[in-house]
Amino acid sequence: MGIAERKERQRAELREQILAAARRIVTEEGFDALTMRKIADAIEYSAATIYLYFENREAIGLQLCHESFEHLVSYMAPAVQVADPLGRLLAIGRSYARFGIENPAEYRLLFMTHSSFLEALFAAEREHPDPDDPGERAFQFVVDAVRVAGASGKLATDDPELIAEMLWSGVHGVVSLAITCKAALVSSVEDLAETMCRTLVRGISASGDVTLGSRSTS
Amino acid sequence: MGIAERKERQRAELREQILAAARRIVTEEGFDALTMRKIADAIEYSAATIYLYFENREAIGLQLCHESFEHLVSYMAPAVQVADPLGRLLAIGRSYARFGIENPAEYRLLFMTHSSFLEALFAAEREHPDPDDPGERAFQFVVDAVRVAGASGKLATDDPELIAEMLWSGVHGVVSLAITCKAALVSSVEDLAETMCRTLVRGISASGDVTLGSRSTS
DNA sequence: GTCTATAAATCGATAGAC
DNA sequence: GTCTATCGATTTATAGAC
Repeated sequence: MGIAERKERQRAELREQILAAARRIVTEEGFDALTMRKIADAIEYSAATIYLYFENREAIGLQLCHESFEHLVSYMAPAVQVADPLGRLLAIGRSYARFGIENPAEYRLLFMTHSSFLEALFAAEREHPDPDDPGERAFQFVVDAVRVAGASGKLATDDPELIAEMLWSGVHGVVSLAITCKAALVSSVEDLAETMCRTLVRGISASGDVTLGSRSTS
Repeated sequence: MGIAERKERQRAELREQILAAARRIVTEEGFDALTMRKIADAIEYSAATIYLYFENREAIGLQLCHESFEHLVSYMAPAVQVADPLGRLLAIGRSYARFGIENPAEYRLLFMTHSSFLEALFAAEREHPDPDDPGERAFQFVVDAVRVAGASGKLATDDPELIAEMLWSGVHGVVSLAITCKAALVSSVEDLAETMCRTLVRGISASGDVTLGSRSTS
């Protein structure tokens, strides 16, 4: 069966080449600039060949989203090492912001693109719930951390989903505003993100005064 | 000179018709869907005629932005009637969110479109600073309210621009997330916006505990 | 001032030869 | 498995007739 295996391996390789080229284009020029022709030029195949590996342009975008969610999770995962519940929430917010700041093109693809992708991802998730799905893991990660904080009695209110989504919204606001209209901001994105994370955690904590770790605690 | 005046009037009227049609298309289908042909069909002129009134598609978009900033200011302006500094910040946040929720297409055009517009607006503002510019007024409005709160000694920290931009980012995050990926949110936009405004104001207030008006105080 | 007609450039996707 | 060739539909913007 050596021949069949080689063929399968070569097929997988070309598929990876297509994804790598697509990712580079999206990173450099944004998703709107991703065309089948550009991918074809990059991998030195004809555009028609790509359709033998992906159903269409959308399918390539979805695969890129999955990989970027993995990337995002890799940023946030270390935050579980922070024992203090509020400190962990702070660490999650900081790492999420850092992902967006350091990977603006990926961030834009995941959270700022016209509904289609996220909606497609959520629709797919509802059809076949998969706890291993990177996107699902990313969301659950934040909700779990809020639950832990709630159970420790350190939160002023008790609605994990609402608080998780508010925290997400706050950091998302900083990152997306910085991406969309950096020229409008006087403050640096880093200062803005840090201030946002600290203010939100302070705002949800049961005691008005919280001891927040140093900024480098990310 | 009656003839010249009638011509001028008719010219201004057609210009308004073009803008009205453009705004309707943007509102219903988004800015990406705005094409010269669609405008032409709507006003029952040929597409070529539009170029006699606007340099290009971008110029139409810029004019729509100016008008939408006016619209946004009209939402926020009543907040000055709230005497309490923190209450006023809360009212501004609520009214900003309400603008975004009630006018998603305008909001998307102003703050979620590919940098070009806001950057062009800010570039123009830097060239010819104009305190009457609607966009400038909207931003100054928030900064002023933060300054008032700071002067009253009710804020924990003292950096008006940073705090203003953080408040802006927070509410922007809620609105933009709701627009981009509503399917991802369990909570309602209204609850999310209200929680965000209250949490942020609580988080920046000098005393950890703040008396916040009822939700209907918008 | 307004039109028709069209240039010039894209794009996604497919049919069919090899 | 890959290619060439092309369809069919877009778009912005302009040239030139009326």
